[in-house]
Amino acid sequence: MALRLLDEYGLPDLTMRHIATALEVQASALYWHFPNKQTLLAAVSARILAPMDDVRVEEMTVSEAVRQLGARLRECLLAYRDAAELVSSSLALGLVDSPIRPQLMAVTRRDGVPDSLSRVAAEAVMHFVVGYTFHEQQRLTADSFGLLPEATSLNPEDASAQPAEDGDFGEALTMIADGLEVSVRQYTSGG
Amino acid sequence: MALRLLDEYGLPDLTMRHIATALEVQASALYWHFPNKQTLLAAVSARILAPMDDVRVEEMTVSEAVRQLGARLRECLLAYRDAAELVSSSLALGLVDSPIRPQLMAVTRRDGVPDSLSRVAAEAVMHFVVGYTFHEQQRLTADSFGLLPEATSLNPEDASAQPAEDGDFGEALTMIADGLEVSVRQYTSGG
DNA sequence: ACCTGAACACCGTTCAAGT
DNA sequence: ACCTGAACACCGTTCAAGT
Repeated sequence: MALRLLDEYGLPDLTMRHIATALEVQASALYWHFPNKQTLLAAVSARILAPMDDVRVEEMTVSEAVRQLGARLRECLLAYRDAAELVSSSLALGLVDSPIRPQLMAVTRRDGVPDSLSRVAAEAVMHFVVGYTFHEQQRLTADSFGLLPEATSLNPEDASAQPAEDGDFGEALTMIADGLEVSVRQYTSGG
Repeated sequence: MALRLLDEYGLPDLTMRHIATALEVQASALYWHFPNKQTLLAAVSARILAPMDDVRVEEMTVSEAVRQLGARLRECLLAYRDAAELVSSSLALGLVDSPIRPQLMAVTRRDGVPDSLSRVAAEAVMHFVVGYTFHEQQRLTADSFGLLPEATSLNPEDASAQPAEDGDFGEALTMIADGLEVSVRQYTSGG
């Protein structure tokens, strides 16, 4: 229900009272199921990130895995209104697991990269994708409300085109992916 | 004043009413100076990021510039409580300028990298640093309140050691910096 | 086990009115 | 030009009490 309300009305209107009303219940009833609002939001974040588990990375190179996981993460976040902001805060609060770490680490570990390095690489990619998409999504919803000058629009030609066009994102992700591949090889071979 | 209150009481308690009270004024008085709270917070963010202008990047390589700008950005964010979260949201809302773009672009432009690529690289670095520091700072303040299990602590040995130890951060930043250097060269020479 | 009802201690913002 | 006072329409959370 919270996920539905998030997508329909946005994060600022995702209040305990609205969720409760939509469930035809008092707001206080929610506190039997969740200790507080942040925990409830973390559960919503986990739902948003669920499709991450479908990515199969076994046969991929590090660079490929970074691109696939990064692109899928962005898709998950763009699938619901304000999802990037919500997930960003759940991640920062440590109430939700890293959405790409286990899969990326499976690949790097297979290639003999030390775990500490892999963890750091996974964090770098995650922070970039979430931050980028947060910013992107903010512009998208601001656009749809006509709140920004045209110059900052994302799709100047056709504002209602496919929403998940990757333009700069794909380029940046590829840069990072290739960069990590190179760095990881340096660290593992060179020491 | 808002910056002082932020550092002392944290972002959740940085309310219009508290700011006004500290200024010995009514909350409504603030609305003569700022159209809303987000704009006021953006002004605070700009103050937090002011030291970014002191970084001199003219003679640096791309990799050096990324490391210097990234490290300085993290220092700015760690200088005040909850600053990373505050700046993250101001950036996402587009109410504050990118803290590293102009300087990093000066370097890449000098090296003949196309602007579109440079912009994307600057965004990648910015999102990584802000996201990483946001997460880090959250753990720091959670630590100081004893709210997390010990396993997630940052400084297991000495919780009140130097607060700005870069451990993983420096490693990750170097990886990204080297990676970008390589990628940027590929793009410019290879096409 | 699960929920209600009412309260507590707050919010951001607006706006007529003052000086 | 700058601020007050009062109000509007909300918040998250707690807790005794109900079934």
